[in-house]
Amino acid sequence: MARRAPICHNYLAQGRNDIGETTPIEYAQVLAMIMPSTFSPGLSIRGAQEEDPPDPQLMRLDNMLLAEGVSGPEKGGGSAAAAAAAAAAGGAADNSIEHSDYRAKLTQIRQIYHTELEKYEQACNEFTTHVMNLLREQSRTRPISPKEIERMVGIIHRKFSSIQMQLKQSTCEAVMILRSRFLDARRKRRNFSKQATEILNEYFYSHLSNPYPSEEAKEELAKKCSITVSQGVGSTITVSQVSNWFGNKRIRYKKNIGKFQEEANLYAAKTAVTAAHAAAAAVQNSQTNSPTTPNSGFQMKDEEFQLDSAESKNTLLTNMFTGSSGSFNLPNSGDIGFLSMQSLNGDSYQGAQVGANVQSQVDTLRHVISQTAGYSDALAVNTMYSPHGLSANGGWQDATTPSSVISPTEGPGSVHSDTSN
DNA sequence: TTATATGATTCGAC
DNA sequence: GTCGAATCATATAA
Repeated sequence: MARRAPICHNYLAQGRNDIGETTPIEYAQVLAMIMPSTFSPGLSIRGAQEEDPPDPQLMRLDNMLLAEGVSGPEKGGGSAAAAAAAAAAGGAADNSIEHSDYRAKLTQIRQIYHTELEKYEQACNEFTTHVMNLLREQSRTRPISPKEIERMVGIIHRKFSSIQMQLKQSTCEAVMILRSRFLDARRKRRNFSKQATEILNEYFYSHLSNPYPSEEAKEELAKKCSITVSQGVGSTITVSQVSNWFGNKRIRYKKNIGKFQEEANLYAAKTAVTAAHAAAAAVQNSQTNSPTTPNSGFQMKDEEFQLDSAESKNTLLTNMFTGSSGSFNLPNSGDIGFLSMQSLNGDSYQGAQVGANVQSQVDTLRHVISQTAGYSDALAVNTMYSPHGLSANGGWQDATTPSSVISPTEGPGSVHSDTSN
């Protein structure tokens, strides 16, 4: 930077009556030192920063305030930062009420910060002017060097910048507190509604052999859940929440299969009832509409139900007739699929773990299924797929699953599982 | 108040 | 990027 022209060592003394008149450049230089932020930078005057390297702490605070949208340009900074902060905190379009509240509070902080900052700057300018006036008064009685002026101005600046630092510090703290209160997801954890949990559980247990929903499936589930939830609580479930839910579910299920046995049975029974209704409808439909239609496909369809793969049927039947949770290899269960087939072909069932209600539902389903012509074909195919699920090392294996497996609860246009895992 | 359930986050592996 | 695993923090049941 070009060095400024040397200042007459007692220019105040020379320009006693009017500083601006006699030495305008020098006065401008002093003003620039006093108010670097407000004075025109076009003069290339040495500023306070050149003398004092920027304080790293101050820089951190400035950066943070800028990132949080407290300082910096006015144009939507606050709300943009709020949105960014919300996204960073893992939130999304849900709990928008809380986010708008957050934005409002952040705007308040921003306003207070700028008001205080202006006050400080004004006070700093006023005080500096006051000191300058005092120096001018003194210059009548003794020569005052520019160095002395600089020193005085420096002292004033340091004082005020430390106050400013405190202001920035407390503003940052306020933002942090606000952030943690409003945007920290852990703080505002809410249990999903019963309906949402049921939807997720239904999907999980009907895809027990491969409980890894694809992105589309997650979206679909999120949509389904949000529809249900919005009728009650008023919040939605996001795709990432669905992912979290499945992640937690998988790990907790695997950790304690026994604990989830009852739940698995419950949802298996639920699926069975749906299947029974669908099958009944299909049978009725085939009898009334097209009695000659072959049933080789073993399809039981309604609006949201379809059984069109051996694997799906295997899972369903295994669930029902053994009381097992899907197609997991449970301890001492042996070849569940084979046993269940044996049971099914005979008159007795081995679903001892399944409660009386489930048993009656099983009976219903058995009755309905027995009316379906393609049933024996389905059983024949069934033996081709050994039940798979949790492998010996604890992972979900994907041995013989056809890539196009559709779950029992799936229909055309419904949620498809991700078999890529 | 305590125990348990549950949604979210973090971290390392892939 | 997703995943499992561990963990945290809160909600809820006992």
